[in-house]
This record gives sequence, C-alpha cells and structure tokens, in this order.
Amino acid sequence: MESAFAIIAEPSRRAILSLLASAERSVGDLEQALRLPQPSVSKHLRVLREAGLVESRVDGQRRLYRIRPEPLMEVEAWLAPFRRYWSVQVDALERHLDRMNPPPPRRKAKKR
Amino acid sequence: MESAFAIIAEPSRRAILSLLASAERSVGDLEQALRLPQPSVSKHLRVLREAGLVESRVDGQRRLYRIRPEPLMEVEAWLAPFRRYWSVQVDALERHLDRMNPPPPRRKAKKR
DNA sequence: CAGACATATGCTCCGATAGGAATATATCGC
DNA sequence: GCGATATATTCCTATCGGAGCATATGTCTG
Repeated sequence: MESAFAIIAEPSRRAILSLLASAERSVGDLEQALRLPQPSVSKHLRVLREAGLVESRVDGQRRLYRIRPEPLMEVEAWLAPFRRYWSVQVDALERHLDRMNPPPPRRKAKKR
Repeated sequence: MESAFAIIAEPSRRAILSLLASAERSVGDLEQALRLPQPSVSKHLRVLREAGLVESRVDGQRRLYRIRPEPLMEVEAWLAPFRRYWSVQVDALERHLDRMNPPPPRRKAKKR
C-alpha cells in the first residue's frame, strides 16, 4: 500500500481530505466544492480509498465518503521530531514581537 | 517553490530530514547512513535546499547541512483538523485496554 | 421496461522525476 | 603546481501519475 506521504502530495487529494475532515460528503458535493471534473474526483477517491484514508457507504444512488484518519498518524509521527524547532522559533518570534511592541495595557485586539 | 508535501513524498528525503533533525551532517555522513550513492544524496539535498527545507555551510572540503523547519509548518497546519479524530480514537483505545486489563498495582512493564 | 441521474473505469497523452554512470568543480595537504 | 578527497552537475532513460474524454456500471422514478 502506498505511503500516506505520497497520497497527500497531491493538492486535490489534500483538498478532498480537508473537506471530509468536517463532514461526510458525496462525490457530487466534492465535485462542486472543488470544481473538478467528476472522473477526476472519483479517481482521487479511489486512490484515497485504497490507501485507507477514506471509506464510503452507499446512500441511494450516491456514495457518501468519510475520513479514515489512521494512516495520517504516520505523518503525525514523522513530524514529531521537528516540533521542537518551530516551538523555539515561535518563542523567539514572540520575544521579538514583545520587544518591538512591549505588552501594554491588556485589551482586545482591534479588528482589521 | 514546490510544496513541502511534494518534497517529503520521497522516502530518501524524509530519511535525510530525519537525520538532520538531530544534528548537522555532511554529505558523506548522509551517504553512509543511508547507503545511497553520493550523486543521489546531492540531488536530494538540492531539492531540499531549493524548497527551503535545509541549508548548508562550508567546512573545509565538506558541506554541512542543517534543517530549516519552517516549510514543515505547512504540513503541521494542514494536519491539525485531523487530530481530533485520532485523539478520540486513542482515548477509545485506552478505555478499551483499561476494560480488558483494569489498571492494577502501578509497576513497571516487564521486558519482553 | 426506459430514461435520468450518480458514480466508476478505461484509455491515451504528456510532463515530471528518480536512478545510474560519467564527469565537472572545489578544497585540502604537500 | 599535483594528487586526493568531497561534493555538485549533466545526460540519458525508464517509469509513474494526472488530465481529459469517452464510456461503462449502478440505481432511482415512473
């Protein structure tokens, strides 16, 4: 089975997964949301299904797809050792910003 | 510039990044550790460098490569919405295991 | 059954890319 | 300078995967 890394290298597939992260969707829903030709959506779904990243259930003439997040844990795990890097960076960035703009009277941020 | 997702789709590149996560290394170090031909390592390093995932400094006749983790934050951010899925799963798994094997006298696990 | 709608599959073309082997560039010690 | 070591680049080839379009399969309504 293909690695989850290879699967999510494709932008349309990431978009599909992101949509399914919030809710189950039919092929037509995805087609509309992503403005992709239907065969293209179906093909990406097939790849995702075979990699275990989604599963489908039948609902009348449509098929509803939903996330199967397990394979993404491989990515999550691989990413772990790098977290310490950007956490210190975020800290450094925060310190930097604090120096530029010393934390003044607590109040809510203005809308932009 | 290529998306970080496309870059880390390649297993050798992931291996390089993982090695660099713990320490700076020369091309020769990587070549040995990964058992890859040297031109192959250099090519992958070029791709990584152009994507901003590593940077190098000169040290005599060698070049030492180190991580630049910023582009990986794109992956981290994309992954965020899926965390809730496997966190509830981990919870469910824990509850399941607790039921199978009720948390008894605290002690260290045996070696296998 | 027909005809409409939803989804899946087959096929061809094309571009991107990894691998391998040879070679080029750079820097060291002498 | 020379030879040795470390790294980068070039060229070639084979492969893979996505785009696009046509078509097949499946399921509903009447």
